[in-house]
Amino acid sequence: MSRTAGARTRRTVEEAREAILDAAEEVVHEVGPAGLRITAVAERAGMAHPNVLHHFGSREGLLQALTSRVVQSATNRVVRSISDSRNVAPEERVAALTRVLDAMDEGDQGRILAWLVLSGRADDFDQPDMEPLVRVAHEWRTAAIGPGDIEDTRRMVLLTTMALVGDAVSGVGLVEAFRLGGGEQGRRAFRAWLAEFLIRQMPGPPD
Amino acid sequence: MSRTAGARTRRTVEEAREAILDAAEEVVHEVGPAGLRITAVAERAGMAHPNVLHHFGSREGLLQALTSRVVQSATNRVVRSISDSRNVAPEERVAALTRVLDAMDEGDQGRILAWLVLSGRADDFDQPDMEPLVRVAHEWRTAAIGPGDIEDTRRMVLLTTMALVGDAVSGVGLVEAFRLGGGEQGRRAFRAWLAEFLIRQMPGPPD
DNA sequence: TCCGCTATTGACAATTCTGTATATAGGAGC
DNA sequence: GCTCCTATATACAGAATTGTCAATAGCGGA
Repeated sequence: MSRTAGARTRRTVEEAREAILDAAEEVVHEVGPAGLRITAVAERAGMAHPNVLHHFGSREGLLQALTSRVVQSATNRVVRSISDSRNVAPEERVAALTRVLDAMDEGDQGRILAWLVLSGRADDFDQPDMEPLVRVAHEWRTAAIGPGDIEDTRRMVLLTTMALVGDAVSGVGLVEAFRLGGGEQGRRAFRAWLAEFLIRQMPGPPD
Repeated sequence: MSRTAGARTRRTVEEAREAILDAAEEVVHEVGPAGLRITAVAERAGMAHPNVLHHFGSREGLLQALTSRVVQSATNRVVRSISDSRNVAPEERVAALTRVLDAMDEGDQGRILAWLVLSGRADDFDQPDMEPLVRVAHEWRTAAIGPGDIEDTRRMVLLTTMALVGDAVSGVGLVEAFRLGGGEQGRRAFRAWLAEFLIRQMPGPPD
C-alpha cells in the first residue's frame, strides 16, 4: 500500500472511500478506534492524509462511516446465514447453526465490533431488535423438540451471543488457555461443538 | 478530585501510586488504554502530570502497572470466590456459582480486562492456566450427577468464560436488546439464570 | 484537443501530548 | 528548630496529530 511520492492515482469517489474504509478497518482491528490515526490510514490506503479528510470531513466522520459500514456488513451476514438455515433438514441443523455462529466474526469484524461497542461508538446505532432472532430460534427448537418456554430460548440465544462476543474478543487466547486446540482451528472446532451443544441441550417442557 | 493550583498534598509513595492507578483505572474504563492521557489521569488524581511520570516513569510504565494490578485483582477475586464455594451443600450450589460468575466483572474490572485483552496488553501476562478451574468444575459435576466426560466440562467452562467476557463488553446493552430486564439488575438476573442453567444442564454420561 | 471539475498533494498552522529541567515545600529524623 | 530527602509544582521543549489552504494533475465531456 505504499505510494511513490508525487505520483497520483485518481480514483472515483466510491473507490477512494472504499479504499480508505478498508484501511481504517485494518487499523481499528489492530489498535482500536481510539488508536486510529488518519496518517496511518492514509499511508495504508496509499495516499496523503489530507485526502482522507477530503472524503470524510474529519477523523470523527471517518470513524462514524466505518462504524456504520461494519455494523451493516456484520448484520447482513448474520441475517443472511440465518435465512439460509431456514427449513433445513433435521440432520443439517448442526452444520447450519455452525455457519450462523461463524458468521459473526467473519473477517474479524466481531473483534472490530467489540471494540466499537466498548468505546461506545456503536451506541449511535440503536440496539438491533433481537426479537426476530429469538423467534427463529424458538421455531427451530419447537420443530426439534416440541413446545417449550420461549423465555428459556431467549436466554439461550443471549448466552450464545455473549459467548460469540467473548470469542471475538479473546480470539485464540481462551481456547488455547483451556487446551482446546491451537489457532483458528481450535476456535472453529469450539463453535462447531457449541452448535451441537445448543441443539442437543434445548430441553423440551419438563414432563 | 480537583486541586487548587499551587497547593500541595504530599502523600507517601504508596498512597500516590494507588491514587494514580485508581484514576488510571477510571480513565481506561471509559476510553480504553489507547485513549489514556496522563494529563487526564493526573487531573483525576488531583496532581500535576509530571508527578505521574515521576512515579511510573512513562505512560507505558503506568499502563503496565495498571494491567498488572487489574489482572492480579480480578484473578484473586475469582479464585477466592471459587474456593469459597467448595464443599457447599447441594442446595447452595446455584447461589455459590452465581457469586463466582459475579466476581469477574466486579468493579467493572471485566470491562477493563476486555479492553486490555483487545489491545494486546494482557498478552504479557501468560495466559493463566485454566486447568484447576476445569478440575473444580468437574468435581462439582461429578458430585452432582456422577461421572461424565471431562472434555464436556472443559467446553462448558470455556463457554461460560466467553459469555462472561461478552457480558463485560456489552454491559447492559445485550440483555436490554433481548428484553431481559433493564440496567444492572437485568445482567445480575441473567447471571443467576446462567448459574442455574449450568448446574441444571450438566448432563450425566449418556445411558 | 481543449476545458472544467475535483481528487489529490505538499506545505503550513494550531493544538495536544509526552517527557525534561528546575525550583519548591511538606515531613521525618536529629 | 534545622536539615535533608523527595514528592510535587511550574515552565518549557519536542514530537505527533488533526485540520486548512492553495496548487496541481488526472479524467470525462464538449
